[in-house]
This record gives sequence, C-alpha cells and structure tokens, in this order.
Amino acid sequence: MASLKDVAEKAEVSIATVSRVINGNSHVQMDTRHKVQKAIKELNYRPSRVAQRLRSKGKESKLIGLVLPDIENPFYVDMIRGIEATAYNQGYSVIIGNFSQNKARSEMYIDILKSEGVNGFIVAPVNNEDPKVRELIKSGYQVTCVDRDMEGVEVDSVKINNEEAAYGAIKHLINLGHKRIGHVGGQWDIPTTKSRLAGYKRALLESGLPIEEELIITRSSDFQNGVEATTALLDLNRPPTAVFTGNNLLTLGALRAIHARELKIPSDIAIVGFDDMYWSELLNPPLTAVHQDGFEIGRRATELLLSRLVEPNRPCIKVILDAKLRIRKSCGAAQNGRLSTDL
Amino acid sequence: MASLKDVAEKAEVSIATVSRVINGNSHVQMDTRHKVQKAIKELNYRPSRVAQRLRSKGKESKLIGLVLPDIENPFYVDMIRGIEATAYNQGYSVIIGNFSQNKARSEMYIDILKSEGVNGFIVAPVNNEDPKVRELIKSGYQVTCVDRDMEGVEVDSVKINNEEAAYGAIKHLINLGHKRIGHVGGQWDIPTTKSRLAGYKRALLESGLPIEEELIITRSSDFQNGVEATTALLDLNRPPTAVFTGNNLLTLGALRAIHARELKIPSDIAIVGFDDMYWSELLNPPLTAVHQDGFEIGRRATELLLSRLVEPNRPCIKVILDAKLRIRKSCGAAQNGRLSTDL
DNA sequence: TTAAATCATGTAAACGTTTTCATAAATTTA
DNA sequence: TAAATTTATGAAAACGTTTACATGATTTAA
Repeated sequence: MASLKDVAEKAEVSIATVSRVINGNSHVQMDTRHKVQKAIKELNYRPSRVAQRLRSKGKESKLIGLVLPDIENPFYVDMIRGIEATAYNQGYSVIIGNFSQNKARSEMYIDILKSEGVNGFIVAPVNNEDPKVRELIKSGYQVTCVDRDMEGVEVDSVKINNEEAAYGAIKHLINLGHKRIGHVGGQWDIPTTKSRLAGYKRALLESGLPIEEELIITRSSDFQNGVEATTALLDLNRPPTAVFTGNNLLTLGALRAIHARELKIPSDIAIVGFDDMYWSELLNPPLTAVHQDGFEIGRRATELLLSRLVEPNRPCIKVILDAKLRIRKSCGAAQNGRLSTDL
Repeated sequence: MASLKDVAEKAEVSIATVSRVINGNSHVQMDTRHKVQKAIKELNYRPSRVAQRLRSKGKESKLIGLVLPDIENPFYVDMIRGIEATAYNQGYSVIIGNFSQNKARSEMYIDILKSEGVNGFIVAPVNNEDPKVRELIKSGYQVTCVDRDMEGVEVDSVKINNEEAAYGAIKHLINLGHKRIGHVGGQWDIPTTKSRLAGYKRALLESGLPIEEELIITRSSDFQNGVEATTALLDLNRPPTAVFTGNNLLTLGALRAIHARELKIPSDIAIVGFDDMYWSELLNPPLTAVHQDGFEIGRRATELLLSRLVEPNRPCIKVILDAKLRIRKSCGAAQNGRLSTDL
C-alpha cells in the first residue's frame, strides 16, 4: 500500500500538503492540488484507517463496534444489515462481536472492540444491569442500545414495545376462544423476556383468565429449549390449547416438538410466535407471528449513534417502534380477511 | 484507555520493558515482571490493536477481513460462525463486508478492509475471474477462497463438490421416477451455479433423459427470482414433475410459488433444494435438501488462512468437503428408512 | 584475575496519519 | 514604499506500539 510519503515524493511536495489535499483543506494552490491528485491516482493511494485512528484517538476513527446476542437469529441478521447499510453510507466500518447469549463472551468482545479503537458501540445489553456496558458508558464511550434497554442510565436506545406486542398476540388467541395459553420464553434475565411475559400476563388478567405457573416456562433462548419446554407443556395433565413462543428460535423448536407428537396445528394446539421471518408463511402451517422490523431498528440505532458522535452531550433519545401481528394459519381461521394488525 | 506509558510510569520502568513483559520476552527479571504485571492489572491495561497494527504493518495485525456474498443466507451465517469461533480462539478479530451479490460493493469492501490493515482475507469471489481478488493476491495479501474457487490462481480454497452434490440430488429424483425435472439456478456467472447446473445435466444424460432448455432457468440468486422462475416453470405447457433449486433462498421462493398455486408437494410437484437449514424439516412439507456444513467450511478456511500467515509460501491447498442429501418429504416417500445419504 | 559472554534494562526510531507552528511569498493597506 | 495581513507550504510532534541498538551489570570461561 502506498503511503502519504510515497504520494508526497511523487508530487514533490510535503506530506502535510498531501494530507491537506485529501482532507479538502482550502489552503492549497490549484496547481499543487492537481499535481497531488494525479500522484494519488497513479499510486492508487488510499489513506490507512489504522494510522488515522491512532493519530486521532477515537475522534475520527470511523469504526463502529457491534455487540450482538446471536447471529443465528434472523432478526439480528436484519438488524446487522440495517446497521451496515447506514454506517457504510457515511464512511464508517462496522466490526461485529457475536456473543451467543453468553455473558463472558460479550465482555470479551467489548474489550476487543475497545482495543480496536472503535468510535462508538451498538450493543444489546445482556440484561438490565450489564455492568460492563455501564462501565463502557461511564468511561466516555458513545453507546446505543438496541433490542434491549438499560434502566437508570442515560443512553440512546431503539426497540419495540415488547409488552404491548405480546399483549396483542395473546389477545388474538383469546379472541379466538383460547382459554389455556402456554408461554415458552427466553432466558429469564433478558429484558425482552420479561416484557413479553408481562404482556402475556396482562392480556390474561384483563380477560379474567387465571395465570397458571405450570403454563409458563422461561429458560434459555435457543432452539433446543423451544423443543424441550414445549414438550413439557404438551405433557401436562391439562395441556394448553395454544402456545406463545418468545422468539423465533423458540418458535422453531416448538414446531418441532409439536410435529414430533404428530399434533395438528391449530386444531390440536395453536401457536403464535414472537419474531417473524419472510419465510414464516412457508412453515407448516404458515405461522402467525409478531413482526418487528430489524432492518429499521438497525438503521435508527446507527443514525442515533452517528448523531451522538457529532454532538456527544445531547439529551438521550429512546426510540420505540411499532410491531405488527402477522396473522396466518397457526392460530385458527384468519379474521375478516385482515393479514396483519397494528399492536 | 491506559497506554504503555502509563503502565511504565506506574511500574517505574521503561515502556520497552513493559512491552517485553506483555509479549513474554524472557529477558526480564522476575521481580520487575511482577511489578509490571501488577501495574497492568491496576490500570486494567490492554494493548491498542490499532497501534500494534500500525507498527507491525500486517505481519502481526491480528485482523481478518471477510468478504461474503449475502449475510441473509443462513448458509453464510453458519460460515461466519465457524470463522469467528476459530479466529477469536487464536486472538484474531474479524471484520465483515457483506456485498449482497453486488460486484461494486464487493470491491468497495475489499478496499476498505485493505485500509483497515487486515492481515489476510477470506473471500467468496464474485466469479471465476474476479479481477479484484486476483489483484489482491498478486499484491501480496494472503487470501483464502470459500464456497467458490478461482481458476488459474494459486490460492487456498474450501468448498464442497457442487457438481457431485447436484448430481446426487437429481439422481434421487430420477430414482423416484421423475423424468421431467426443472432447475432454478442462481446468478449465471457464480461458480457454484455453473457446477450445480453441470451436475444436473450429467445426471440426466447418464439416465438417458433429454436436457430441455425450457426447464432450466439460472438468473439471480435471491428469493424473488425463486418465486418468478418457479412460476414460469409451472406455466409451461408441459410443466416439470420436480424442481431442483440452486440455493436456499431460491428454494424458499419456489415453495412460495408452488403454494400460491395451491399445488401439493410432492404429488403435484416434487422439490429438492440445495442448502439445508436446521429448520428445513419444519417447512411445508419437510424439505429434502443437499446439506453442506457451513460452520466446518468456515473453520477450515480460517485454519488455512492462519497457517498461511505463518508460512506464506507453502503450496496451496484445496479442501473439498462432502455434502449429504437429507431426505425428507418433498420428493416422495423416504427410501428404506434412510434419512440421509452420502454424495 | 581478566577477557568474554550473557543478561536486564533503557533509548530511540519507525509505522502513517493529522495538526500546530514556523516561514516565506504574495497581497493588501496606509 | 513600507508595514501589515493573508496565503501556501514545510517541519516536526504526537498517537501507542515493537524492536534494533546501546549500556552497564553480572556471570562464565580461560
């Protein structure tokens, strides 16, 4: 790779002048400017981001660190696409740490990204406390939370109203006549798990239905737990007539468990899932699910972060996006021909 | 972030000594070593990768650049996980460029990653020629190709035998009695598209079946094309009794098109897909598909790259992994109770 | 005992930028 | 015309490392 020095020599000027040309500094004469631009082109020169980053310690580093729970989850993949698209548009690179719902790995990635000299972070905190993220904020890094928020900290965040979305999903089941609704949730200390559970409970209470602990299982957020927890629900003396699954991996696991028993959906048991995929309609049966727009969440989060890099002390902004319930065939007949409904 | 200098001051030694302690250089006395380690701990010091990278220009940069066609495709997500796991294990960071099957974006990412000072690249070349990747190799970067290879270049690569895998899939259909088999392939100039098409043709020829151009559509590699191409096949005067789809997005598109016509799989039309997902069995119907192990491909590619960084001039290695056909319910009754078959 | 070798540590240069300061040339002002 | 201002450019420092070289202390060899 050609360096500033190479360009300077070729153009017979100092490296300072070359730097000025590159950064659009006005104090450089037309003909020298042209000489330099010619040399840059001939050498196919591009400035080293590494050196830029070292020199200007954060301020101009043009690198965003991304710390996400699970790259296997299509919802996060959509978010990554939204983040990438927005960031690269503005000349930022993105470096991804995928911690697989594992606290230790999350901390490891944060350390690595710090030492990579990132400019700011987009993070899904492991839980409401997440001391590592708190420390990050305290020590002056710019941070935006996605998908999950943190309490008692001044930090930008983008997420949906999980409680309300879950409430809507359960209401849908109740309206279809279900009275015994099971819930398979994710890891208990993840904020979204809590909110979705809260929405579930509120809907039941509001309709005068009892909340039965045996119908609620919140353990880990992965496929395997989806299988096991659903199986456990099916094994109850009085199994539920419907299940609400807390994320898309759990949903897939639940489907597996139900199919393994050769039960019919929705006549034997109905299912409504949290998180929608564009291929949800191709599942057996086409899945009724809560849709949240991962791409948009990513886009908004990136905009928030970039704006905060420019104006570090502005008051923090909490973005809460809407989710939609996409009604397909896993809960019973579609109602009034509507395909989706605002929550 | 604390720097070497801070540690040096605290421990009352020179920065050189601190550096030696960190890098395990033997020439440092026990008690100074302890003093330094204590200071490091107290200041929570971690070396700046940015500075390390600048200083040792590539040689020790500990950063791998990843340039992939499509992060929406679960197959590549598996690959990323394999690459990440292996890389981080050895202290390398990974930075991802996702070019969405777009040549210009692929080139942009390669430039960015170069200027990020990556140590080496793992790349899926856009096609056999890919002049940008050739140039990369020529200018001395270490490169490993994944999923796709390049002709006439000395470069490590990891992929499966696509021709053979496609051949096996088609043979399976033929054995079930299908005589008119359509093929929906990806973008024509992608190497995998060509190989899979070749396997398709070989299987037909070998069984004495004609190759009919109207049954073959290779356009772009995305979901939308899967829908459109399959619809076109169904609209033929003599539609095929089976389709072979060239990647998982095309498969999902094909399913959508078939369901839109309310045709029964496999009685009206059978389908075998390239690329398997762990949730393929949950599709309607459970999908018979060619399985390639993305995680393993990623792992092997990373090992190859890291080994080449140590020994840049070793002869190049071409790894070809096996694919398996996972037989489920989209082509007809499972045979002899076998669930999968080596290709 | 003395020369040679080894060991522990420090000094300073280098990596590729950006930026402050200095300086010389050109322009404006009085 | 002389002084003051503006403009174009260069020199050098700094960012945080690694490492070649230098130096003085200690050990080994003869």
